[in-house]
Amino acid sequence: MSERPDVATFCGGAQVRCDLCMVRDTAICSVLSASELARLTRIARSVHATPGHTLFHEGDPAEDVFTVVEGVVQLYKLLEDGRRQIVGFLVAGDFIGLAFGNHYVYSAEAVTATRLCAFRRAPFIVLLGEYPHLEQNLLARASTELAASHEHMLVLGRKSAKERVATFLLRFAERRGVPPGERLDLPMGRLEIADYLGLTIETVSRTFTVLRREGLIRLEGRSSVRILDPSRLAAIAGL
Amino acid sequence: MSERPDVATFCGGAQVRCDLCMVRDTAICSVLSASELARLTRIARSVHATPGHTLFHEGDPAEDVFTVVEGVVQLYKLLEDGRRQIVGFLVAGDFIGLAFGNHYVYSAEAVTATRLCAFRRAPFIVLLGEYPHLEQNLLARASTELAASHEHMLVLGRKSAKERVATFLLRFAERRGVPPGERLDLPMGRLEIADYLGLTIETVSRTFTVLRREGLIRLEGRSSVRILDPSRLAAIAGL
DNA sequence: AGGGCTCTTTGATCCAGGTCAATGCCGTAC
DNA sequence: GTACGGCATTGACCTGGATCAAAGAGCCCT
Repeated sequence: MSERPDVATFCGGAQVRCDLCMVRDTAICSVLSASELARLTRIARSVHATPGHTLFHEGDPAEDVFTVVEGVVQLYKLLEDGRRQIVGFLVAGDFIGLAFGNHYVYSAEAVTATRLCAFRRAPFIVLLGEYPHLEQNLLARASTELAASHEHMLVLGRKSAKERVATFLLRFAERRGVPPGERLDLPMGRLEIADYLGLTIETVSRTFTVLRREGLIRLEGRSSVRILDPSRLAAIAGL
Repeated sequence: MSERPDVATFCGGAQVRCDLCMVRDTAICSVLSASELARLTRIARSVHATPGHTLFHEGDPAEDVFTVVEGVVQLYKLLEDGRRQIVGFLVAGDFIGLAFGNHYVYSAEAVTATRLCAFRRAPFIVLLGEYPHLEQNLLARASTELAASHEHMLVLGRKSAKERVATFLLRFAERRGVPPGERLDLPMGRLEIADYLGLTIETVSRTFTVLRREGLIRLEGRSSVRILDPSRLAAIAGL
């Protein structure tokens, strides 16, 4: 199954430059002092990945945890026959490593060109024991993610295609901080949206068309949308 | 919407007797010393709930967090029109309160006669700050739950009815510690199973019948099953 | 032990979304 | 520009599970 992939490009070793980092104030590092950060830096390395490249596979020993610095990453699970469920899209500032123990419980793949901070998991856990505020931050993140997972279960278990797509657009816009009416970039393709929403690519496409015809959204190129009527869209989404 | 329900019976106040407690070694209390436990006890009270009684509603201010001491509790989310997604069944030793902040993000209802330990949330959080090992335990629980949520997303997004029911039976047996071939009690009704699996009651019932006809399970009364062929069932489940 | 109520099973039909199959269009490379 | 390749859209048809509608158990209560 898993021929070890072109597992991304590793960029330098220790030299992670945090002072200039875009996510210094949003990622887990935001709760660390300069000296604490220095220790974290010692177990960190910078990783680059190009679109489509796999960071790790479900089932592999979990050697690293990550912070997404730039770009979008998708986490997914596969069934034997290739059916795929994307369990989440991660953006800058997000942490990868809340759900797993010694083995990855999902695979991770770069959607766009991506920069990450990789931390060796074993020493990271040691650090966690020494910095309760870091642990606290992770717990808060886990809590938020858990709530998001529950919401997504409602989407997958009980919502119609139209409701799903509407929910996705609103939530993704929110997450990217794009206000209604502004151009929202969808870095993932229709197939990824489909595999996130438990639909097929055709149904996603048809549903976009329906929402467009109803004047709820405008499609701009194939990877941008503008939400024209957020409140009506929210009503459809069931939010 | 939410007329405050017959919110369970409150049994005594402070007098929580931990020394005899069935979950002293499995619940969050398992990581606390006797003196630490004494402090926890001071913000705890024992709560009883009979089948169908609501512990709290989604959206309500989250005043308490809980440990399930005995019985089964279901957590669920509703859409306006009544569609329901059950996001989890909790059993003895489980903690309720990982996913929410100041407001409950789901409703909780007793499936069977249930005993819980309720902790006032505000002082519980203070305690959390003082006991990093307690926080660590919560993080571990959150991690496990998050992984379980992801697995359930795969079920809801990508599995067929037969695969869903097979997965449910195996996972629930596992969780209750019932070995294959032993009688497995299903305390929830078909409707609850349906709302957990994103199906209808009829489809769940039909699927049970199919699995029975194929010799994979035996139904004993309406709320017990015996898994006759766990490996074939696992193959169907996609596990 | 019988009566009644609720939950479950089974049957018949329907439809949202999947599948299969072209066609169309955007974005890139030359 | 324009030609090409991959993604997205659209169309026609199919099907798994939903919906609607009876029967058939368990199980509690008297």
